[in-house]
Amino acid sequence: MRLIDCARQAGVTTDTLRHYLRVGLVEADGRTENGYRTFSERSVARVRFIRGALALGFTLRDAGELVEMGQRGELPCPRARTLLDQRLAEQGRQLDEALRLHRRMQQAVADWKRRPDGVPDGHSVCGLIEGFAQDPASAARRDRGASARRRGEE
Amino acid sequence: MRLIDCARQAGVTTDTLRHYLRVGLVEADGRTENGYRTFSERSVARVRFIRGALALGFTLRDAGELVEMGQRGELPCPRARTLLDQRLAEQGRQLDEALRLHRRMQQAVADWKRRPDGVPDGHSVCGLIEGFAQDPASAARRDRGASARRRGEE
DNA sequence: CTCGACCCGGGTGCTGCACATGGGTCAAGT
DNA sequence: ACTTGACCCATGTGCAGCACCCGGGTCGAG
Repeated sequence: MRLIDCARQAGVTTDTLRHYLRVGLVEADGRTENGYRTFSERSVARVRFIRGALALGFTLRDAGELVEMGQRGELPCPRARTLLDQRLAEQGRQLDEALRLHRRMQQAVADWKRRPDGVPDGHSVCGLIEGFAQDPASAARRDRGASARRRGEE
Repeated sequence: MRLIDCARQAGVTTDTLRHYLRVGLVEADGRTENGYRTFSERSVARVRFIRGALALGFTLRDAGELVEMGQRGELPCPRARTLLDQRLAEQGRQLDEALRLHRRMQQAVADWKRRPDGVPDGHSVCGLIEGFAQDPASAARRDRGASARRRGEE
């Protein structure tokens, strides 16, 4: 089996498989006379394992660690459990931050609809961005203003 | 004002400010005799603008583009509006993917609680990861099982 | 005999910094 | 006067996970 066959069977690009070879996550079985790498089903399974691990939020480094444990005859599953807990916690934090960013961006879009373009006065770069301050106080002011407008005041 | 003063007033680390200098997003006013850069309030405002832009989901490249527009005398605000729309759409896609990943990870954690560690049989690396297949069919099977368990069956 | 699809290794780019290296500068304390 | 410690400078490297490019060799089919 050539590199491209292994990649196709595992559902990755040749670049990806080559990348895994480069960082030592996958090894070819050997080489043909002309120096081409040969792969077996084991390599395909290895790549599939890596992809499965990535899809569960593990890093390539994690996948490598688990693979190495297996090669040393140790049982990787307990380690996988604790790693998954860690990665889930980290990912939760990132997700939270992404969610907050999303809300800020939506708020800005809504806010900017009611705002004119700033005038280039030399002091500011873009009045819209600079006007959308990030401190809690001004966010609260913006919120009060928005709810007042929602109630039909202003 | 020295580099560190500018950084502190803008609320960033010296490394961050130096990074902005490196990529040309910020320029110092000049140098003292000993070669130290000097900064003014304008630099502080520039850094604050960049931070504000990042906090709204713009990239450093975006911030640079808007700054350049301002320097050329153009009005950056319209461009900022369209850019924000783009970034919001992209971020929405990423957020969605992060959400799906989060659910997969939670599902795996729950799933693994009912599963024993795999036995190292030489064919698989980590039975838990490999057993948690990513194809829709097996995900559906897992879902049916889970909802059956939630209904008190099994 | 040529064409196109594939192989090889190695380098670069992306994002937004953080950290390290190695050497100069300066004010305050002893 | 001297040391100490906190800062300055420029430059390079690392991170995650590839994607893309380069220059050259290899192979099967037409």
